[in-house]
Amino acid sequence: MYEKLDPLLHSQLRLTIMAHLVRHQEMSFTDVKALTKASAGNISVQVQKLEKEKYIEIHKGFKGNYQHTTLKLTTKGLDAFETYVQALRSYIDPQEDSE
Amino acid sequence: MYEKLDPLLHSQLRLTIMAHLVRHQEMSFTDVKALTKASAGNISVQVQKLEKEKYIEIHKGFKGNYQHTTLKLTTKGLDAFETYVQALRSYIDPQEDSE
DNA sequence: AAAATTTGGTTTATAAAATAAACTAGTTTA
DNA sequence: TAAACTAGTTTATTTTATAAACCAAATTTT
Repeated sequence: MYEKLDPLLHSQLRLTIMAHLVRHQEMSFTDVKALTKASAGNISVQVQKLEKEKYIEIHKGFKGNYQHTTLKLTTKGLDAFETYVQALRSYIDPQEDSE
Repeated sequence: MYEKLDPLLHSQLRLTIMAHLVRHQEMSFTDVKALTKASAGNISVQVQKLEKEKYIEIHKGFKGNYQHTTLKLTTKGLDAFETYVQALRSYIDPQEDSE
């Protein structure tokens, strides 16, 4: 009961990024900005945290002449997300309180 | 999509307290300590935050000779919890991505 | 073609939050 | 009666989130 919540995922902005990646495989830095309305600085910091733990990969490339950064979910990231979701259910799903 | 998460509930310790109150109506400060293993100081601060927003009521009384503090969920707290759960589902429930 | 603006970010500073250490107040036990 | 324990609160510290300031290159304006 009340399983521990991965602190890396238990954050509004990082969770939004991860949830979106789980559904869409991939998204750009610019997509995150448009989706979340967060500041670029904040996004930069948060995706670096996700990358440091290898929850995502950050690919820096170009789209036309402009730089274009793409985020991709890793297997580890997907696993962590699923574990997090299961943990969350221990808080929010109605239970029969067996114990 | 990706509804805002109430910051007062999006915290491991406060969420544990609230989830437990939703299921059990009432719990003591001591119960929270036993359940969460958090420090008394941390618990004290967090329940005061919940009380300030009227998500819970804090009743100070005695159990025998010892002081005994009891926490009770308010209607506002229950509403907030349910709203939070709905918001969370926008992140974690599989979607058909209509849009 | 130089200056201003825009795109696409990072780094650094600040604000807010979580957490624990130190403290208060009373009780029980030795 | 002094040490240890119950039950917390207040204050200080650490961590985290966020934004402001900055950097670099591309584009537009004059």
